Amino acid sequence: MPLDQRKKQILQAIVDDYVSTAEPVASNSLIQRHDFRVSSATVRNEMADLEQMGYLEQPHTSSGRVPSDKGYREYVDSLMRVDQLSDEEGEQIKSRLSDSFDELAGLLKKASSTLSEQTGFVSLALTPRLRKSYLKQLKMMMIEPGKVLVVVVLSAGIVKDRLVRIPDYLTPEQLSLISNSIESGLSGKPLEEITLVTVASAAKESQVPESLLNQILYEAYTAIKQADNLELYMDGTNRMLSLPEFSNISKARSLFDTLATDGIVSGYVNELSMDNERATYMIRIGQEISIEGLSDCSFVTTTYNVGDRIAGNIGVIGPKRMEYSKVISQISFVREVINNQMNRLKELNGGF
Amino acid sequence: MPLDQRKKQILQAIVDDYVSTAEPVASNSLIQRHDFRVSSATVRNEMADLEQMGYLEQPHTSSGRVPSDKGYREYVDSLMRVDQLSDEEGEQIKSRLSDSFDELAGLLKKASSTLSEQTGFVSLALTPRLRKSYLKQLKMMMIEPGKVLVVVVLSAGIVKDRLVRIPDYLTPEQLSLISNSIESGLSGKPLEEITLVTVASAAKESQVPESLLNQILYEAYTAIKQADNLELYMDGTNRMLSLPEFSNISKARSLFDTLATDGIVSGYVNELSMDNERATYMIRIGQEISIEGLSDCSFVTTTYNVGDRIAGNIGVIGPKRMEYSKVISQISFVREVINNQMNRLKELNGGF
DNA sequence: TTTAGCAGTCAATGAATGCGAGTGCTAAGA
DNA sequence: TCTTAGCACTCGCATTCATTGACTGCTAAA
Repeated sequence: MPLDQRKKQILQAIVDDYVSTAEPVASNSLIQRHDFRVSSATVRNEMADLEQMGYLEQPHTSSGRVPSDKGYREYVDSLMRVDQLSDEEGEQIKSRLSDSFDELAGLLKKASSTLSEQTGFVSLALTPRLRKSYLKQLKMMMIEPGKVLVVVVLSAGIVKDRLVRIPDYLTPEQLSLISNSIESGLSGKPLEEITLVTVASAAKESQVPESLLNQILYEAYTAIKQADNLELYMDGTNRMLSLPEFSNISKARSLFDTLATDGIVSGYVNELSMDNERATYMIRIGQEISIEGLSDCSFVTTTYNVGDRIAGNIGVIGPKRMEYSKVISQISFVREVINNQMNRLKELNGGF
Repeated sequence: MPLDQRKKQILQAIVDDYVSTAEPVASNSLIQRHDFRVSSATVRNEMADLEQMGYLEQPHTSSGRVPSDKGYREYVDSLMRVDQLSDEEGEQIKSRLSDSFDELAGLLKKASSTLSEQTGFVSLALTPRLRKSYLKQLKMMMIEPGKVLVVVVLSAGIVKDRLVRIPDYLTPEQLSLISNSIESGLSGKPLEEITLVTVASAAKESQVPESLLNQILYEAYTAIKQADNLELYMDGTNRMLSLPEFSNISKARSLFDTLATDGIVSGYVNELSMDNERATYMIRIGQEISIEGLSDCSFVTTTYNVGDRIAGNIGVIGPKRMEYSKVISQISFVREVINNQMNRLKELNGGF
């Protein structure tokens, strides 16, 4: 049974009120704040219906109602009004992100901290998935015998490096032979197609004796693969301690443990984004997030783009009780700024 | 007035008991747990004295006593028994730190996480102060026109790099001229003696026109200086949420905010260590740490060494109510392991 | 100097109470 | 059939109060 107009109105009003007060919403306060043309008794009846249908919950008899996950879902899907960011807020974000960043990492860190500051919640920024981007350069620079800096340059203008040890009888000449042949054999190949085998066959061209080669192949391969690691910048976790939702220490502890565990959040957001390639923003509410410790939270994430195939994510983790429309508009704004900066970086790098 | 023998015994017993129970210690429970040959009344008299002398505090009349900062200080300075780490615990630490680390950062991260796991408190590891170590190499590697990777190698075997932008009309040849002359002009110089001026005068030798030079000097200088940045690895902050001391959410928030603020903890520990060069370990208790948000905590830190002049710190931040002797022995043990690993790294790098 | 004994203090606990903010239900009115 | 006034009912919450018990400090005797 679909919700009729009035039920929708009431649900919307309840979510709005609950978001701003954090208190269960009563029928009386509802008709006072919003001018429904009906009495509180009517609203009560509707609320009872909504509860029965699963959109609302009642912490205890004789208390007001609170939206359920399903209620929030209905709200974000079809009830909420889209918020426009005020010029002032827009300017604030823009100016905080107006430095010209030379590096992706710097830009994303700043984007994340800005987002957290603006929303008051936990923010996150994920480096792009680079599987589709290709290897542009591979340099190996001998720091001293046995110690080599492997520098990987990707098409997206991303530079990563890694200090490794190799047998110390390898000469700089041999090293540069090897790295040159790997580079020329693999440059232009998407990262996802590069394997230990392809690296090995490219390296063979160098004519360096195989016994020496083997010692260094794996390091080269690892350095390339490592360039594809997702990195997560998270900010503002402490803010969650101020929310009534987490005034209970053990809830806070479990939230913090979850957020601090490597890979949980980044993995979730990454998957979410891969499963919803077409969506501009993704919202996941409470139990929809099947991660222990985050069941009282909501995710609002979006995708930024570098060129047309490479994409990363930014987003916010907050209490279910958040101003979704505002958060969405804040995130969208930050995304725009990032996209612009990315384009600038792209020009700078002469295309991806 | 110095403490007589019995007062010392009683103070020691009170600290021991309070550390293990987190409850104010009563005269009665004291004589039950320890076999003083006197009655509780006598102990009460002594406790009243100790309170008057500032070693104890009473949360309210008719409650037991709690050690004051001064009490803890007396305890750690002259009362506590030195604890020996059990073989098992020692082995555990050793095995967790037995991987051969190629990099300082990896070693320190692992040391920090081990320390936090063993103690149950917040751990920290600070990279070495490198002001006394000297520049060994400076390489500039052109990734593409306008984009350069500056690699700094220090005598301690530490490699840091930094991606910078330069004017894109600079040729690779000019670049290598510049970096070569900076390197040969400055290598062997302690970091603390390198300034923008010395970099500039070294670079002049390259014969590259000054208008080009200026564009890149600053980047080179910054890269060198940045190699000296203290980095802090902190672990286990969430554990603090389980302590009764921080069951109050706003105390937890203020602690977390302090710990998360860049530079506060690292700056404090660094200064502490510089001011106490001869000390093997340093303990700071409660108000002795003049940092807001840490006044309910204690620091226990020690210094590890790389060669004889270069040193960094590891340590623990926990509640004042901690088993100091145990924590000290845990930290000392970790320090030993680090020192050994450092020596291994030193061999590997052919001396510092 | 020590200690038994006792009076005094205070936090913590739990029962009793009233309050008030809510609801659900009913019956009358539109 | 929908709406609504009215009322009984529920329940959390704050307040009060008395009780308990874990302490102490003090006193006076050993």
